[in-house]
Amino acid sequence: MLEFKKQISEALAGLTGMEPGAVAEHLEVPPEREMGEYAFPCFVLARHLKKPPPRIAEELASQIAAGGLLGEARPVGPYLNFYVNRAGLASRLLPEILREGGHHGYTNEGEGRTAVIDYSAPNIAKPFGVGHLRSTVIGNALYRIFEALGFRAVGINHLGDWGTQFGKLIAAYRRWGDSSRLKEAPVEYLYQLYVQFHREAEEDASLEEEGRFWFRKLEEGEKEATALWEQFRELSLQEFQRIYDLLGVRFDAYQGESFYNRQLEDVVRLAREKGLARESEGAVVADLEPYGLPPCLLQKKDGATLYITRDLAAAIYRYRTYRFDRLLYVVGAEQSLHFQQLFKMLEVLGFPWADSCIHVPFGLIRFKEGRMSTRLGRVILLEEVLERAVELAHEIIREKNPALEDKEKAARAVGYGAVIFGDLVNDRQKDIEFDWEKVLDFSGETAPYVQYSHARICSILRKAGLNPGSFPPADPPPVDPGPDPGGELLQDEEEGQLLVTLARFREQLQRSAADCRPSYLARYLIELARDFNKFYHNCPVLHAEEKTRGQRLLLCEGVRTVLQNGLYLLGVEAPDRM
RNA sequence: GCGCCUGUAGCUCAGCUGGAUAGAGCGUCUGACUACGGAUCAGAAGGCCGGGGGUUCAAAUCCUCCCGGGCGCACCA
Repeated sequence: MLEFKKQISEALAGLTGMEPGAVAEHLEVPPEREMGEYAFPCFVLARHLKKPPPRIAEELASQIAAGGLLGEARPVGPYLNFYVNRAGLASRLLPEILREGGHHGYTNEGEGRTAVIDYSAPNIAKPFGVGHLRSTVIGNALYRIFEALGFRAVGINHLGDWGTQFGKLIAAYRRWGDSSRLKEAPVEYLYQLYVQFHREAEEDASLEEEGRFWFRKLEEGEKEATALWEQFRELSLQEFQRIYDLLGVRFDAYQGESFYNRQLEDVVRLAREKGLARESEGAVVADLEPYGLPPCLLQKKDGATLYITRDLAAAIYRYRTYRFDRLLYVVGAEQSLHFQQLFKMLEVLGFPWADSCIHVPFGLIRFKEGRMSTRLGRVILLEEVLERAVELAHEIIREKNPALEDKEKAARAVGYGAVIFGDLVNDRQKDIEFDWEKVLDFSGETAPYVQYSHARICSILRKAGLNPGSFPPADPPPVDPGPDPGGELLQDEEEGQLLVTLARFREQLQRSAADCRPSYLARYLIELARDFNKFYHNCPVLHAEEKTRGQRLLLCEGVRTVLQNGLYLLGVEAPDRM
């Protein structure tokens, strides 16, 4: 499709004297499919040519010759609509998909540059709630998308494993701790202690002081405090790992906040040397007033350091280590101001790569009654959500496909898929109101819809004696495209539309990366699945006349491949049966 | 108070860099050939795109003000 766009641009550029790039920028997708694949609005030329746009469209249409992917150019009012040569597109695209298989849609535009992605970052000793799902799932999708576009992706889990709350936790554990309960259900137990601490601190103000005391000990490297902290961290990590394994999420590094402890002094010193930071009320503060930002506190008056100091150290460390081309922070929108300050600090400190740092914000998951709060015990555990989704999927499978062999496996793919996809399909900037009914709704624009389409294609291919998913690039195509492949595809509108949608995969992928919005890709997959279902209902495959049958099988395999690849990039599995 | 995000059909949301009669899903109603899995498909109903002003040949989209919702704004992360 990109090739088609290029051909249009060049043809029009030759006729109008515009730059091909400028033409391409004006090209748009018409609102109705009968209006072609691309349209050029002629208003842009009206003033220059001193002619009414409809006249221009007609004149241009008469001068454009079909050829290559360029089919018809038809003037409609002030627009010049372009129709792709579907036979040409099919003969080019389908063998290409077959050849590229699992890598179809991938490009090398990243040229090996590095994209560091900071995502998930759960807090040690706190339950992994649905709130952490967003960062995890968006980050994971971006990781895969950037990798697919030829970047070297580096995933970092910036664990929340440092800060005053660990002083509180140590204090609580020393008071009330029970090692056997800790071993049984570490995070749950630590979380209970944390909630208990806050409850009792309301009555007894000395607890807060005790918490600060133990955090100071921890920062000094005191033995008992450190040993407890290490234990908490290790046990929490094990639980998180289990969830990541379920979701198929990977990281290249687990460098939490504590990782930067020894680099903080340097950061504070650097800020002072640059004249950016100064002493104020006993604390070290950088004044960002000249940039319209609130002051940035680097060190508390008791000497303890702060979140932003660690983030500064982390950014500097990451640049030294990875020489990134871009550094993405997949972190909630509520921290936008924090990142504005962080990036401005980096800039003023003289790091030229400061503008390669990008905050990728997303909205909150909240209850109808208000936001989730770990401290108040208002959370929904991600594991519970996943379990219930899988259980529901299992039920549906038992009902609809009782003969299926490994139901558990398919149920996991569908259940996890529904949860992950449900998070990715809408614009990440928007808040999400948590609702069990919505999470457990598998109808409509959901992963199961896309997965079901995939499974049905697999079913068709199996019945044709073909083996879905096992067409490695080296293998010859299972169906010979013939001298005029796709010729028959012009017969039915549903085939043509499916083909055109199939061809748009790569540009949707690129758009997702450019905007860091996996939702574009998710929406595209819904559209492709929808087009497939229309095709499926109107165009018999197995019972078609021989030549048509071959071409339709080829089209099916193409759609199947793109559905699978697209789902993979979102972190969702594509089962063969469900 | 200031800043960022957000407001589209009863509900949940799309709408690509401004462009042709604003599109889906859910829900509601009506249909689908003893053909490839009906977790599907076709059709109907449903909209001053929060409101006013402005820019433009053209605004859901850009600017501005107002209203509603969310989130932030120095010793939490």
